This record gives sequence, structure tokens and C-alpha cells, in this order.
Amino acid sequence: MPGAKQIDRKTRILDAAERAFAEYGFAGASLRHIVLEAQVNLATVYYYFESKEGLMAAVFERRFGPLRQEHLDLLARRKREAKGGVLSVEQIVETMLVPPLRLAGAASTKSHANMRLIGRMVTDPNPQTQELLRRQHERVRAAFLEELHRSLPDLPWPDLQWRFEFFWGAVAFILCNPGKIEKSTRGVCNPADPRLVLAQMKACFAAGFRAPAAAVNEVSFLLSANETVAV
Amino acid sequence: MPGAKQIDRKTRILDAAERAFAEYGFAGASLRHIVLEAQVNLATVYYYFESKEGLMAAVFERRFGPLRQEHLDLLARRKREAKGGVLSVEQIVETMLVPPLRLAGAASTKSHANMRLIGRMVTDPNPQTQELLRRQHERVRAAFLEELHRSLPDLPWPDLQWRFEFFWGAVAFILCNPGKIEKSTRGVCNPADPRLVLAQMKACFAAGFRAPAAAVNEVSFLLSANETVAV
DNA sequence: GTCTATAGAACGATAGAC
DNA sequence: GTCTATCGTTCTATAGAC
Repeated sequence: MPGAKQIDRKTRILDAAERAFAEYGFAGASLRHIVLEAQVNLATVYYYFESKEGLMAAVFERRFGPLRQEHLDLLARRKREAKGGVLSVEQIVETMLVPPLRLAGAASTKSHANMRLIGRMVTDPNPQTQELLRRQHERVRAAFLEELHRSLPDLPWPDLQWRFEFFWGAVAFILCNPGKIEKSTRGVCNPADPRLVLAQMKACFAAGFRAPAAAVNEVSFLLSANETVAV
Repeated sequence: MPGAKQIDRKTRILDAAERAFAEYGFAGASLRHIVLEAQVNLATVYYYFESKEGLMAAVFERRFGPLRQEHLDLLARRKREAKGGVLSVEQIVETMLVPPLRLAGAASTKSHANMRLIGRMVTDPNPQTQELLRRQHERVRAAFLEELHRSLPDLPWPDLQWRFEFFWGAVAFILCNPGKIEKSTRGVCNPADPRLVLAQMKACFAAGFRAPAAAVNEVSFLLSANETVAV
């Protein structure tokens, strides 16, 4: 082994693919770009992963498998440590955020590709990507929803689900392109700082989850107003 | 003119392109797919729009131009009508949401393509897409941020910006793929119903914006914990 | 303005030598 | 396992007839 620089080909491909998928999405990332960066031959990808989709599945498994496990483990541990076994909303929000943010902090790959991968893939239009991600996230999703329901027993089930979607939407958006947010806020917000993201999301969404249930009937008039919007 | 079915070619291309971009993203949408659906020749696209990017810019201008205008108009109107000229957080959230939701409700194109276009393009990895969208949204963004700051003068500026990003992230995510959300919530949440989305977002984010400022120092220990996450 | 025809490059994928 | 070479397709884009 001539130094740590010589990583095996399979890992190099996974690393390069992760960066490419995170930056360009599934459709926009080409295998030729990936093999160029990984310094391997194009055929090597097919030898190890069979197809572009197989490569994406492997990237997902490597990254989101441990992430899912850490999510479940951390949740279980904090439930054991909690008084009465019921976590506060703040604790649940924290538990949802810490594993992905810690993953983002691990600077094994440059430019936070592992962080951006999450956000990018969540919003990727490719149906195979969506289905893979949904299966990866299914159990974690159910576990956290259940825990939130335990913590907020009076909040109606639909309201809880809506807020849950809002929460992950915000997370995905923030993780998607840290540079873009930092630019549009002129440096005020830095999504690459996990401590900031955690504190800010906790403050905002703990209050959001705790808010009274929505009143649907109060708002309909504005949407059916007589102003016309050009279509 | 033999009936309304015979729309001019330029419009047919724009309609088809909008649907394709909304569904597949910029990289995933091919001109061949678009011209097939628009029932025009491939060369027609280049005659009218010069390039794929030109086509996207035209799609954006047609859809987001009026949207931006309605945003600014509606905000100005509600400020005139407000007591003291200061809007409540609920009113601002409503004003941010109503124009895109009304646009989504206008069923001129099938399957809510105009609605999904917003969410899809906000999260699209293509840099040209990002830059176009940023320029389109710049003024509206500044106007709403200013109004929120007027309504919440005690909230620190960074906290306000973070929550603003969370808000639009959640909006983009919800608008991105209504079907996906409805499926994963087993029909509990229906993002295609503007009244529901408006009521739920108002309830969650009015409380989120009103929450006390974040306390950054309280949360750092979890992220530097000694558990290791596989990388 | 609208078409046919095609250039020229990039794509995912595979066969077969070593 | 790793390579070269290449297949067949699809892509954006253009030239030129009508």
C-alpha cells in the first residue's frame, strides 16, 4: 500500500459518484465525468455496479444506511434517558437533525458532498431516486412521527404530518446548496455550520410544531378572489 | 381559427416545456420529448427560442414574471389596507403564499405543472436555472424580508433570514411533488389543495417566525459527541 | 415560418483481449 | 480485475430546401 492516496477503485468511484450526484442530480451526472474524477476506466463502473442506477443505489446504501441506523439508535438512546420515556419537541427536532449534520461535518470528502447529497436527492425528479430514498427513510420517518405524536398528543394527526413535511422540506432545502443560501443572505446565514443550523431549526420548528392546530376555513377567501393571475 | 384546440406553436412549446421541466428538471427534460408533446418540429424550438436555455428562460418569464408582479402588488395593497401600515406575520405569510397557490389552482395546464415548476426549479442543480430564478425572486425576497422585519422588530436579523429560508424551502418541497407527499402521508396531506396548504403553513410558520431568537451555544455538544458515524 | 436531413458530440452500456 | 474499442442511442444544435 503506497500511502493513503491509493484508495481502492470501488471506493474512488463511490466518492466521485457521490460528489457528482450531489452537484448535478441523477440525470445531470454522467458516468464519464465520474470515471474521470475517480481515475478509473468506464468499464470498471459496470464491473462493480452493473449500471448507473446500480451505482446510485450503492452510493445511497453506503451513506444513508449508517445514517438511518444512527437515527434509530440515537432516538432509542434518548428515549431511554428521558424522564417518563417521552421526549420534548426540542429533543426530537435535535435528534432528527444531529445525524445528518454530523455526517455533514465529517470532512472525508471535499465540499460537503455528503451533506448536499441528501438535499439534492430528496428533491431529485428521477422516480428511481425517489423510490430508493423513500424506502430508506420509511422506518425513520415512522419512528419520528410516532415520537412527535407522543410529545404532542393534542395536535391533530394531519397537522402533525404537514409540519413534519415542512420540516424535512426546509432541511432538504438548506442542505441542498449551502453556497446558494450563503450568497443570497449575503453571508448572514452559513448552512455549512452545523451548530448554527441546529440552533436555528430548533428555535423555529419547536415553535412551529407546538403551534395550535390550523384553522382551514379562515383563509379560503383570498384564494378565490376575483383578481386574475395571468396564465 | 378552427377552435381553441389550435393554439399557436410558440405557446404549445412553452406549455410542453413547462410540463417537462417541472417533471424531469432541466437536465432530465429533452427537447425531443417536448417537441413530441407540443406536436411541432424540433427546429421550431430553435427558431423561436434559440436554445434549450433560451426556452427555459422564456418559460420562466411567462410564469414567474406575472407571479412576481402579483406578489409585489398584493403586498402593496395589503399594506395600504393595514392599520398603521404594519402587517401581522400571519398576513405576510398569507401574502407570500397566495400568489403561487392561486397560480397552482389555475388549471390551465394539466397535472399542476405550473405549480410543480416552481418547486422543481428552486431545487434544480443547473446553475443557469439557479441564477435565473434568483434574479426573478430578488426583489420579492427583499420586499417580504423587509416587511417581516417591520412586523418582528425584536427578532435578530440572522434569525429572521434563517426562518425565511426555512419557509421557502418548505414551500418548494411541498410544491415540488404533490403526489409524493400525498402518497407518503397515505392521503392525509393533499398539497394539491391550496386552502389546506395555506392554512397549515400559516399555522406552523406564523409560530415559527414569532419564536424567540435561537440560542446557538446550547446545542453544540451533541454534534461533537464521541460517537462515530460511518463515513 | 416550417420542414427534412444531418452534423457532431455525449450518453449508457457491452464485447472481448489480457 | 482491468483494459481498449466500439455499439447503438440520444442529445443539442444547424444548414438549407420550400
